[in-house]
Amino acid sequence: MTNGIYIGDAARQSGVKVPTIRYYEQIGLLRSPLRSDSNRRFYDTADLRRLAFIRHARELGFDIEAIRALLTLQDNPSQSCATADGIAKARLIEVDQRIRSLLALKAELEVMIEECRHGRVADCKVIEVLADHGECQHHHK
Amino acid sequence: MTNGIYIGDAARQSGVKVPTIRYYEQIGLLRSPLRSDSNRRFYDTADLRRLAFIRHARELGFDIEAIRALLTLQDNPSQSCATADGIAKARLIEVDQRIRSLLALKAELEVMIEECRHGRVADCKVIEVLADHGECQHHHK
DNA sequence: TGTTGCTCCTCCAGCGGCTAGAGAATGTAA
DNA sequence: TTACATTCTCTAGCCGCTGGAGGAGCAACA
Repeated sequence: MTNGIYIGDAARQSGVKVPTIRYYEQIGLLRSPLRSDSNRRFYDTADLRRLAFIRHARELGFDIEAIRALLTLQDNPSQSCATADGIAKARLIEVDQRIRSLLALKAELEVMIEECRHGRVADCKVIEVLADHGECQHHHK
Repeated sequence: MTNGIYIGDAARQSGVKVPTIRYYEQIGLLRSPLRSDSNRRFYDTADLRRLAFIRHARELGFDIEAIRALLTLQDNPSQSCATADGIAKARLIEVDQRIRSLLALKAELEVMIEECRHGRVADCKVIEVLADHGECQHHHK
């Protein structure tokens, strides 16, 4: 068909699962596509690009509302770019934060594993480390 | 009271919110505590340690089932430590993975922000980067 | 011309891990 | 006493999907 592809192919080509595509349509992130005579959705290349955009942004950790904002900007390209910039900067701060705490966690897990010498649980540091830490440090986010 | 503290204090001391404590009890992660005459929950220091354990493990990204497994080990200390060790090792792999992809993401965000010179959206790299990437690379997890 | 097997449709329920609210009963302080 | 805080139970909602039921349609082959 030259009018487009079915949802299954759109899913395969975009890397977004079929129910997720329908979900995005439902919440208004994706326009309602054309339908075949038998009511099947048809997607074109513009839809595929939009899906790829969404998927990538989700992978980068943008939440749906941020993506909605970015897509709105994309649909109205004469606006200022400051909003998009702001969204990206907010994400950068979050990401930095998460990297830092994951690195701390990694160090902690390595200690746990290193000290656990396959003895009995009574001697196992994995559990000890987890139990102790909560009492000595309180670095709530 | 020498029999323990109320849920509010338990929440303040453990860093776990009141409804979350009740939720943990509901899903069987925490035993049902003693109650006062007027039906209020009383927590003792053992409960506080367990809560701190759970909070810390959650911060480290362990899911509830992993924590349940760790707590079961803790309650039966004569078992082998291999299970706890396995759980920690699995987490370490995950964490490493996430650090790597967050670092990649950070780099990408920095490029996006760097190249966005507060012009119009038409020239804005924030959106372009997001749109393009999905088409060239497909490093699905 | 079946009939097998795949995709698609809609609708609705459920997941994890909380979080928030209603409405009622206690507890504590001035 | 009056006010306010805290607790209780119960229920519903949050996000971002994910899966299943039950049915329609379509393509290919015998």
